[in-house]
Amino acid sequence: MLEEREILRKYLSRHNLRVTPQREMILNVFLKREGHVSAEELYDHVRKRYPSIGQATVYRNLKLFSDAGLAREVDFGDGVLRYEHSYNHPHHDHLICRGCGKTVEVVDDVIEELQKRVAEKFGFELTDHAMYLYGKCPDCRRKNKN
Amino acid sequence: MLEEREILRKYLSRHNLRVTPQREMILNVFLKREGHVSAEELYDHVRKRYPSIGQATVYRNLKLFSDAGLAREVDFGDGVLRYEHSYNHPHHDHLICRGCGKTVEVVDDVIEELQKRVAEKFGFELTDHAMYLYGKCPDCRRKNKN
DNA sequence: TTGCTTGCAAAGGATTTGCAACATG
DNA sequence: CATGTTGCAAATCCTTTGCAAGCAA
Repeated sequence: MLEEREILRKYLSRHNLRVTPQREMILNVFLKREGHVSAEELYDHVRKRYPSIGQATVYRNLKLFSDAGLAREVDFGDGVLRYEHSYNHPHHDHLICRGCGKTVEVVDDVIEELQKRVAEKFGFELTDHAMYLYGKCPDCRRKNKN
Repeated sequence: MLEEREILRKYLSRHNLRVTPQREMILNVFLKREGHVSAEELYDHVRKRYPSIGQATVYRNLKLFSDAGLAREVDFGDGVLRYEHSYNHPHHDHLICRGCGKTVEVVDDVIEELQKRVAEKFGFELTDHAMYLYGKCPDCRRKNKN
């Protein structure tokens, strides 16, 4: 977390941007959360300790964190953009339960490689991808049987 | 197209829903379009031949077509939901150019199989997935070189 | 001081919904 | 003639933006 704060500071100074208490507060709260947070959720948490903050500031800074490589946008397709930690948290995809919404992070190197190949087959240079696997988690499968 | 209309009729009667001229008109226009159409785009086209139609009707019926298995929702992540033909148009994923937006439909059976495996590894029963590969198409790669 | 940031409220864009009139089965 | 459907406008939801005041460098 010290490290992340340092990364933010460097990113800011490199881009002629300013270090503000709001930015540092939002980053701290973001880093304490696990998993996937929406701007709205984060706003609620930040507000508890910093009631005067505006939600636009949270939206703006989450975008900034993404640019700085500290956060990554995640889109489960439900109309809300979420953010996950990106620093020290390498690329992965998501397995999402259609029943309860639980998510699991997954990686499969073979799939990654094949994706690159598929793109190349059409002359595309792959830059990134979105892969979301939807299904029923063990708990929800069990419940459905009764 | 005759077949699709038949499918719609059967779906409607099976669900105690009504056949209306709007529904048939929207379906016809949808089927004439290729690729991926947003509700808004389809609305514009339907309106040309049927000026009194409301856009809510187009939104509502595209959802209905999805339920009936005639359309499939496609989400390129740009905030607009698009629809593609689903009947006689088997599952595939998309390769999208970050430069010009061009899309290519792709399928890779090995990837499909591995996705199922990954899900099973976590006890999930895979129901469906979203996979979008983003990159630079041949044309855009060429342009960037100059 | 310069000009990036903030908070507020308003605007935005896509989609949904309430409702009264209407049309289908 | 009961109930699904439509068109309209308003409402919703999430996110972005304009702006004046505030603050970092």
